[in-house]
Amino acid sequence: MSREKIVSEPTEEMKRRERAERILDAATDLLLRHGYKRITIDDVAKKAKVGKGTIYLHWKTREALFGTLMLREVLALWQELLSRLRSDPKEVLFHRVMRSMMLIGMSRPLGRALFTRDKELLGKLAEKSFGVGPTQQAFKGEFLSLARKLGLLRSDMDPARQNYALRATVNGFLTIDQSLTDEQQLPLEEKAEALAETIRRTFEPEKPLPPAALHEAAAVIIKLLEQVYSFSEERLNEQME
Amino acid sequence: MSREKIVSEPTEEMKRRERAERILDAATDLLLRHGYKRITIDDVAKKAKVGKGTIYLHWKTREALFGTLMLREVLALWQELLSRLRSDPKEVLFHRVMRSMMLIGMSRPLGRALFTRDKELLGKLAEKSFGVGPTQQAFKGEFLSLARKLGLLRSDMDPARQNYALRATVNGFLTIDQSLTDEQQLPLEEKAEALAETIRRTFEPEKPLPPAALHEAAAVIIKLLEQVYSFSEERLNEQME
DNA sequence: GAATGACCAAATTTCAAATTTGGTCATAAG
DNA sequence: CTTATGACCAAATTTGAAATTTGGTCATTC
Repeated sequence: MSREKIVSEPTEEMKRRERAERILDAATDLLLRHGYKRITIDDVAKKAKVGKGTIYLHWKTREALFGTLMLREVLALWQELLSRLRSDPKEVLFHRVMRSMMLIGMSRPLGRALFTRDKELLGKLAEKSFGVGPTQQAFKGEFLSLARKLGLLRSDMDPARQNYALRATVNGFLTIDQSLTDEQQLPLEEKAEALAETIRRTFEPEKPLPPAALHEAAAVIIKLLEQVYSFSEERLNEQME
Repeated sequence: MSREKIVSEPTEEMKRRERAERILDAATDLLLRHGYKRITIDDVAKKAKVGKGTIYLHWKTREALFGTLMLREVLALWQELLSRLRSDPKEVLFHRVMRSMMLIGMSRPLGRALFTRDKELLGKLAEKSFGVGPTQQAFKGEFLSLARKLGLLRSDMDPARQNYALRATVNGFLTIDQSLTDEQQLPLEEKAEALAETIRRTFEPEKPLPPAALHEAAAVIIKLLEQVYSFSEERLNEQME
């Protein structure tokens, strides 16, 4: 077998993966257009130009297909966040991370649906969690305690309360839009800045982090996020066989 | 007509008002038990021990009855808040007001339904606003700018952003519960403290208000709230004829 | 004159028939 | 042989017409 052949001809495995992506793309498009409830497997098959049975060669159930689709979106969010973190260590400051997360998620249709728990679009998918599953909870706890040790979060606040207040605050900024009139709306960038300001004032230490500590924190957090990313990526690959 | 008689025998007007209250009590009880959708006017009439037609001597429609019921609850919240403000000028500090509001509202079944926008219980009532109507918006704007002048809110923040962030934050603390597992929940007092801390750090001036300014602020705010209260009370009285 | 409940049009619920859909597998394609 | 397909089926969902319930009225009663 010549080298040219290997390069020019995709392997079976690659073709299979490509087809799975095509099916996911079709499903995503239909999801954003019509909402979870209205989509049928036949619609997806037709749009992806495969037979209906082919979809079941990749996923056991309809739910599994949409689960993979959501996980893929979550992975894309993590990746974009990581990219921003790598480009500038200052981005590891807690208020910057939250600002980035809001900007990234809310500027992607599927991300926005996830963040706002859009029941119209996601149906019962809105309830489920598409992070790294049971690991997610443990990870969040670990992440907060780590952030305190690194000086990214203030340590003079009860951890349980800090965790609660943090979730409540972020939840508030992500879901407030629906109860605002049009003239009360702000551009996304403004909203993200408002969230960042709230997070910084409430949850970060009063004194700015010294540059050395900042770089250290960035390195540690990036490493941690990379682990989470790899772990999630493996799960995605499993789900797409 | 002797003075005794006037004291001992309720006037027609008083009896009428009492009956309206009885109907509202019955409706409230049924609302909390079964939710808006399931309640019929017949249920309310039966529970209040009046004929169905009698209810329509007080309200034009079913919706008007429930509107009055909600307005009555809102008034009770304002009254309790005012009582706390009068008892201690320190309660006028912004984080204290928000803390009181959360404690008051969330410890009353109907208040909690309102605050959490409980669609199960309130049905389409959840969408509507039961403040003082069109005045409400104007009042909120006036209130924020007044709070800044009085030193209750920091002035080094864009008003539109401050308003947005404030609404988002409060919204977050009022609606987060449903997306928390049982072990992530905190006692109500803890939640209110967490909200207070977030509000204080983000929205209040760094330096504590001098006592003189505090007393001045309390006086002004109490006066304003009393006006809002009277205005709402008049509307309530109109609605109950 | 005030209160009521029988009454009615309109809205909601029921429920069985008709249709659609998720998932399978015998068959076709390669 | 392996891989892909769409006809097929049980189960779920939708439809729609009949039956029931409900918001609101008003002639009658007290």
